[in-house]
Amino acid sequence: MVKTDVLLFDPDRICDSGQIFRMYRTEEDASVFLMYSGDRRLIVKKEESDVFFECSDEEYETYWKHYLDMDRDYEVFHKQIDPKDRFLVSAYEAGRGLRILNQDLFEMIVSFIISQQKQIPSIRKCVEALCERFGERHVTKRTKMANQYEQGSHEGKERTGICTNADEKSWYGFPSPRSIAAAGPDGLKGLSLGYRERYIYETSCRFIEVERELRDAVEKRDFVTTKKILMSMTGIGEKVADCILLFACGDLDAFPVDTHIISILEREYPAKKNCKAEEKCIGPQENGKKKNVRKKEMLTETTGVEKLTPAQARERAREVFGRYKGFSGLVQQWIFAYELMLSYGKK
DNA sequence: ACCCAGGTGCTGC
DNA sequence: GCAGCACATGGG
Repeated sequence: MVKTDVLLFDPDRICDSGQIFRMYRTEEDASVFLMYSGDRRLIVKKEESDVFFECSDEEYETYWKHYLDMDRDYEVFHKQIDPKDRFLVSAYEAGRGLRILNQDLFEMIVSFIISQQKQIPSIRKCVEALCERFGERHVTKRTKMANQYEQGSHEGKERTGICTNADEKSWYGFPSPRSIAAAGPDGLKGLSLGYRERYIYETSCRFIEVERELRDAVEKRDFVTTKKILMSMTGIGEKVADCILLFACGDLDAFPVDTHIISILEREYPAKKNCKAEEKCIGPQENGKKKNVRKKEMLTETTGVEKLTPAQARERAREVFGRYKGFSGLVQQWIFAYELMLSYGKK
């Protein structure tokens, strides 16, 4: 049993942040969480301003401490936030206690391949189904905390954030690349993965081949090479690669740009007319690009709403958040999670 | 019926 | 380089 402060680690913020798809609130007690990584499982309990992790000191030191990113000082980051940026300040305040987890590499690769064109509850279901089919079954001996929260009937499982194939006594681990590869190209049918089936199968096979090379690059913190290898895998483009870099490789400067980030940029950080960046864009460009800029401006003038392509959004993100060097990925998570919270609140 | 979801691959300029 | 389209599946 290990204890920490909720200001430093808030399970609620992390559970709803969209970086982890296998973290669940228990049905009996909203302050007890189950989080899974690879074949491991951790029980987390929130009590007022304290948070408890149920594991041995040794397991904490050798695995969960780094996984939970507990050796990083998060206080230094918030002091650097531009106080004039009201959206970011609000996002940080709402996300206090959010941490960037150091998750399992292969689990992140597969999970974020699944994530494309899916909503988070649907991603969770797919990941669960995958674990249930290919993952190793684990049963633990009863622990004090497990006993306390164990009498989980399996009703109401459709509620988001509740696990359907695990309880406090047993769970499925995340599949190994070999188990997926061994099942063949058709082994993933019936899991609602759609066109991602092929991506996951091919990438599992390829992961086995390049694992050594990939882990070496991560180990050396050579994120350019890491990203190159990741993007050579089927189904991994720039956005998914950035998620893997951020959530599994320790690259705190990776800044995934997805639909939510794009709409935040369009709404909260619109380009001012005649600002320097825009002039730079129009001035020395060639004809082809000039056309694009004009097109965008037309849209802005007629609809009043600026639309950004992913490439333009990445550019804008650099302009706005490039100043947060060393932790721009954390900034991304603050605004991403805040945006999720806002849009959920509306529904 | 239509639109969108933590996008990517492929084609054609 | 960048636009346009197809790709499954589920939910508003």
